[in-house]
Amino acid sequence: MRLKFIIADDHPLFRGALRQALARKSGEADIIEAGDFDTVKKLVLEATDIDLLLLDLTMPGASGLSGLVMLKAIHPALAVVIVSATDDPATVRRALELGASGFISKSASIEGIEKAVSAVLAGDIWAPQEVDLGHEPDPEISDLIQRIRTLTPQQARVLSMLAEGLLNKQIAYELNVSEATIKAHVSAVLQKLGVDSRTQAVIRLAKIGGDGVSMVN
Amino acid sequence: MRLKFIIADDHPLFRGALRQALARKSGEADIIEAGDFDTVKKLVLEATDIDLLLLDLTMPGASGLSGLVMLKAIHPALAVVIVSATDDPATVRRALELGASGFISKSASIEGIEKAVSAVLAGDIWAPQEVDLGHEPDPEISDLIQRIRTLTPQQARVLSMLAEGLLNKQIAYELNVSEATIKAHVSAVLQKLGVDSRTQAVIRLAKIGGDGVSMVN
DNA sequence: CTAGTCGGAAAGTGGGGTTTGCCGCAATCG
DNA sequence: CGATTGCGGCAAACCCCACTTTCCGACTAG
Repeated sequence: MRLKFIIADDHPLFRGALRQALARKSGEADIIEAGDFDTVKKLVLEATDIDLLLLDLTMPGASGLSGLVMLKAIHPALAVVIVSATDDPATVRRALELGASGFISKSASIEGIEKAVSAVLAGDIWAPQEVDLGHEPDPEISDLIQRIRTLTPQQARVLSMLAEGLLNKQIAYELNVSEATIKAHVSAVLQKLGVDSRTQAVIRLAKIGGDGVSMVN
Repeated sequence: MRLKFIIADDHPLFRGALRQALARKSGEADIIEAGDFDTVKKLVLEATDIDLLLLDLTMPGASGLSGLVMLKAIHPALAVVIVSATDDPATVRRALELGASGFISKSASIEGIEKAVSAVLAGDIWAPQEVDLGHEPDPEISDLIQRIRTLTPQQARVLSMLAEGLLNKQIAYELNVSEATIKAHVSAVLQKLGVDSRTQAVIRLAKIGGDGVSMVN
């Protein structure tokens, strides 16, 4: 079966470069490109048979690492390789904790990218040389991540829309369910995150963005 | 009259260094130190006769540049000099747009700090050499900043508490007014920011943090 | 004096959030 | 295999909170 990739980056030129690297490595493959985060989210929501997602950290429409969190919550098995201009150890480390399967610096060579991709496709985790597994990161954030991990896919979707400031009614429309259902989901999400209101949920979520990009929209 | 300074930085050693620099420059002066953002906020709320606030950008309790926004909204005339480890032009530029009176890199020399402080006390704006006035920053953020500028001090206080996820009831208690009053203030804030709900207000506010620090709590 | 601005407040409407109960479905377990 | 468990969806009732609107008094500027 043909492999199926998504390349998510707002820079068309760079998308092209990644596409070439993937094509050279994998021969024929379905490669879908996305230039903003909303598109990525839609693709992940609809297609479940994606082999690999290359995700830029700084994209319009939103989302530093918290975008990764949402995607992994919605689709836990999805293999995601983060592509980022910055590759400071702390960011790399957090990305891996958040469930990324790999991390590629934008300054990496074609060969480096190929290596990373094949490693991840083989089920391994790939990261640049020195991953600082030493100092533990912010426990508050780790806690939040763990909590988000306990969300069901549907709940994760609801959370992501919550973080865009949507009303329950609007979320219900987007997901084609009743508002009552959304209320129930929101209630469950708030409980799992350990907060009292949607506003507080949004605030806590915004903390993850923490690498130079605010999370929402 | 004695000058009155606030030094806000979470690193005690560095506070000491700043204190020495100030003392050397200004002779006798009241110098208050604060190690977290909540303390700073309280000080600014209570004392109106502060000549200068030295504000670190990365402090516990919160707040990248959006902390600056809140403080300036609450107390528009307050002179604030940002102290930051990073001094990339974009951050400096945005800080000045946000109403900072100066910007000091943490790697600055004592003399550099003294120069900055006296310039600001004289009513000037002080910034490191090359402030990139060229490329315009994110118009969305500029718009938001302008909107926040239109808030009255009380409304700004309400907004800052909103951003902490407080209930109207809690805000009312903190400010010693009735909940009904807070409701009216929130309503005014939402209108001025051009959003429909407190949640959306929080989301938009979180965008300002954008330099590596998430804004709230 | 008048107009504008701000803080405070009451009353009313609607949305948010909880709880409980129900159903269907799929995976898992005994 | 049937029973159990967990998720998704729906609903209704309930309470509380959020938000709007309107009004008032105080202060300030022109």
